Amino acid sequence: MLSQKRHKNILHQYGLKVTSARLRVLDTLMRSNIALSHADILSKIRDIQLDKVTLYRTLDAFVKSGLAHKVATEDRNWLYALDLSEHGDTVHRNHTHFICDYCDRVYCLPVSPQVGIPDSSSVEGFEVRSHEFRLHGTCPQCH
Amino acid sequence: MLSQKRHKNILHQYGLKVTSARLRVLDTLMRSNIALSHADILSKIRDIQLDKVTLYRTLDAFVKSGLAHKVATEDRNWLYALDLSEHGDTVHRNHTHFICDYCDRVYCLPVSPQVGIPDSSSVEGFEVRSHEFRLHGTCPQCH
DNA sequence: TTATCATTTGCAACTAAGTTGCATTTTTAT
DNA sequence: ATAAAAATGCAACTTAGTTGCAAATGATAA
Ligand SMILES: [Zn+2]
Ligand SMILES: [Zn+2]
Ligand SMILES: [Zn+2]
Ligand SMILES: [Zn+2]
Repeated sequence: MLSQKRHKNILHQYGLKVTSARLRVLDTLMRSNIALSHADILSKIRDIQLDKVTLYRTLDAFVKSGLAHKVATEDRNWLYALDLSEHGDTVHRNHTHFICDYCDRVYCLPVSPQVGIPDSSSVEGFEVRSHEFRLHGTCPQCH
Repeated sequence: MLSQKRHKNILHQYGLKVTSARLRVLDTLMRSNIALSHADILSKIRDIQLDKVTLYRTLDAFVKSGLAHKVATEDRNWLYALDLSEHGDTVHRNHTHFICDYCDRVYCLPVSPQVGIPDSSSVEGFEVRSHEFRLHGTCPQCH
């Protein structure tokens, strides 16, 4: 957990108080290139004490503040990923999730590749305001 | 529940034994233009006895046989919809869900409108085999 | 039709993820 | 340093979903 400064900055930016639990959870999410479940995160944080309730509330706070978003999976789990790209920018609200059918890993892809975004007029009677694309297949790890 | 014959036929077609519970659940799903939760269905079936476990198992059987599919919602519910279009054809595996942000209703749209389907080559290192598009906005009922 | 066998159903007990309330600790502002 | 506000940990609780099993029902063929 190098660069505490950057982590603290991010929490401040999103109006969140800086606590060791939050720094650790943020760090865990930043180190991952896939979306993580509550259980995933809990199992990765063993060096400091972290109650399951605190983690639930931390993740809620991250989502509520806009720092992270959650994805409900096929098997009714919640996975969490930061709304930050690798370079600190915000991921676009409309993005694509790649779900590996072998390992169940979920990747956030920052753009919706080679896909036109449907607008209101495209679906009779439905007013479209945002979208999420879910691609299924085999991820790089499972090839 | 007119046309029992057609319902029975469908169950047979999918290799499912015909029981009153299954006929009733099938009928309920056929009458709905939105995907329904376990709780939705249970509350709609009051005239015959139907245990919650039986409904769970019935829905599992429908999904396993290919008669229905389930959608995990944002709030970690499962919604069920038939894989049949209004005219008895099978809905394409790749389809679009419209999720109303006001009433939470989920609609299955048979096609992916004005949207190009991404193929394997479009996402570096990921092999895409199927997709689900989720559109968010306001449904016709909530306008 | 009736007998047989496999499947489905209902019930009760159980499981475990997630929530709530509250006393204690930590953070931030003055 | 002090005080107010917010976050944390713990225990108790809730509740959706599952499991095992005995009884009921459906499919098949004599
Ligand atoms: Zn994989
Ligand atoms: Zn994402
Ligand atoms: Zn609506
Ligand atoms: Zn659907």
